[in-house]
Amino acid sequence: MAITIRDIAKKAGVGVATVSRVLNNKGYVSEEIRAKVQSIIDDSAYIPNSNAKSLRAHSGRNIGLFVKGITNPFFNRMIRIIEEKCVLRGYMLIVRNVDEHENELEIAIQEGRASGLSGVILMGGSFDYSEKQFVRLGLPIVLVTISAGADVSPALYSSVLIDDEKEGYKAAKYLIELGHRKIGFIYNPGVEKTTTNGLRFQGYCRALKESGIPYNPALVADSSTATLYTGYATGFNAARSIYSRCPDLTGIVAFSDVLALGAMKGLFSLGLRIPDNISVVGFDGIEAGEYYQPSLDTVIQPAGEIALSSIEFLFSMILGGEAQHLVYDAVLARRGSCKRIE
Amino acid sequence: MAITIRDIAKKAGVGVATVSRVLNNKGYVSEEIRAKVQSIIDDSAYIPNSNAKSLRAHSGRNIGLFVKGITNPFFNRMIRIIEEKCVLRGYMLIVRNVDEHENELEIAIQEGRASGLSGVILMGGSFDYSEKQFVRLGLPIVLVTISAGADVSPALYSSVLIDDEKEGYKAAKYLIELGHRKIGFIYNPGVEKTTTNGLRFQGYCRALKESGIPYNPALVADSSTATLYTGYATGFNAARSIYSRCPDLTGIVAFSDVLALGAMKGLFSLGLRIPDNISVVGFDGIEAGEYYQPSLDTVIQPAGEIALSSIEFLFSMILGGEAQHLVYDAVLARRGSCKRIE
DNA sequence: TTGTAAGCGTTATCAT
DNA sequence: ATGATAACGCTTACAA
Repeated sequence: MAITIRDIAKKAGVGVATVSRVLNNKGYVSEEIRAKVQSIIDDSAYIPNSNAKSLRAHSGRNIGLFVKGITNPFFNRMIRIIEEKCVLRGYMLIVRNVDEHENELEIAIQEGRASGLSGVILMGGSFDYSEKQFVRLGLPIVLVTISAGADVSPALYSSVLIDDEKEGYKAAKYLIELGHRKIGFIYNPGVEKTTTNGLRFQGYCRALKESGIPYNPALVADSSTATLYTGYATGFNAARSIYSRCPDLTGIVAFSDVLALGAMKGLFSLGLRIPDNISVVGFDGIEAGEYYQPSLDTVIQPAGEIALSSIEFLFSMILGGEAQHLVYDAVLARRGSCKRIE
Repeated sequence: MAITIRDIAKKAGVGVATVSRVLNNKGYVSEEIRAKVQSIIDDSAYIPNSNAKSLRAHSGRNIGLFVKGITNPFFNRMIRIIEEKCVLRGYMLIVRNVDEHENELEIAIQEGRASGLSGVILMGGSFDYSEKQFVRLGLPIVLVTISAGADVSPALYSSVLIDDEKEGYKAAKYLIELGHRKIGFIYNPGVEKTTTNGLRFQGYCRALKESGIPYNPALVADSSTATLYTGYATGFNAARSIYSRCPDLTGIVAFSDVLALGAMKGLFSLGLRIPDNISVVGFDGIEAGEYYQPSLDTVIQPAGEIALSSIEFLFSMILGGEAQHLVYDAVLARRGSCKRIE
């Protein structure tokens, strides 16, 4: 059995309340006794039981992070930052992966209540949560890289994200301005409407339209190439499949850097050169893209800022603050995977 | 205030013990009462307070995973698997990143005691833990990709890893057999002795020695290129620095795939071609290496198996089983980043 | 088969 | 300034 506050009290010849006061620097304790108790605490390797604390305080110090696709390197950097901030504030971060077909908010509701989380962060996923769900959750929550539907009161949740439609437009526009007309798009079809995925695709469509380029479905990844996990392999297969349909395409926009890198490898496997034969632009700004050969042109999301704002918003809500919403701008980095054509 | 077991008992007109029995399917409860209580539980949206449970049980259903370098993509796949298995068994996985200069076991001891973990997994880190520390931890623990010193009783911890010295040897030997003699080594110097890092380096040295190749420190990454986090940039800088010292080198062994990819980019930046001018072999087997151009030759660790064995060993210990130890074999994959030379 | 009551380790209230 | 003591919500002897 671990050593308790009562053991300390006994050793010090004082009451438990006094020890508690020393521990928490609360209330009156004579300097003499404080020193004595403290020294006993120190060399007793006493560690307060956080369960008892939480029981007493009616709240734990756990934060649940529900990630749709935890292996996504873009999420990873953010998770690391969030975790660090949690530790700094004495909270534990419980990270939980959510499978593609699972509803992240439902899972958060279940686990949140069961394990006494004091706050929830949802990273990735869809945009279609209902107001009822937030009420049912009854916990401070921050949506990261996503948002809730327009019909949900913004007071019920905080959110930090980029404008996916706008940035998708930016990526496609970039290629168009470089003179490209036959531009492919690789993403995860099937979950079009209410995801980051679908919004960026809409941006791509708008850019085409605006430039008078007709939409050609053969240039877009079809569901036959889509798997549940949109990893390198998805990009690889999608690029090969699009190229086989449209060998005259000159550029590809990918929904994520991982997809873009997979696509580049797919193009290489076909004997093509980048950017000489085909230009590729990605999304996110992961390190692997920077170190690829050629370095990947990409729409960089400010991952660090997004992560910091998210955890800040959450703590603010935990302390009783209002919900907050923030939309960051993404930046297009030109590094070598795209080329101007005539 | 949330609804408690006492509220349920009152509503059902029974004692709290009966409700508890229904909740946990333990002890005798008449079918009649069970049904009644259950229905009340159901439409009361009652959720047991996990803190009270844990306090009572002297340990929660939490497992602590302490990762030295959580952004390492190789670790990531394993974390995902471990997390999934935890959820399946009704445990929560608390993932905690450990900074380079922190002692992972010490942190585990602190947090473990404080928050009533029921088991601990250490991923990455060093090999020099003392028997005292394990005793102090007093919790089931599994070391993943690492081990404890030879002076620590194997009964105190489980471990799952590969033979790093042997596999380091394998990587270097591979290049030697391809005819290379001037072979660089990129790793994280400074933490040589008791880490995965150092062991692979020893394997490299043994391979050289065995083939009568003199050890040349100019071919090895020096500490000036090392940063705390051994990411892409470290590999990038190390490769450039080694090349500037020894432009006649023909091969490089990197301690990890991330380092290897960074190194390749560094070589590309110098106008070199891979594998035509220089061969590169990595370590781990991450996806990014497979999709790099050229695909990275690497010593693949069986990440899935390692993860599964780890969590299995931990649960076995939690249930009172003995400590177990397992050393997996790694496999060298030849994919295109190495070339035979005369 | 069921209910009462004693803890689990804290903190906070109240006397002293 | 300090020390009993009563919660917090749960499980589990033990009694009925």
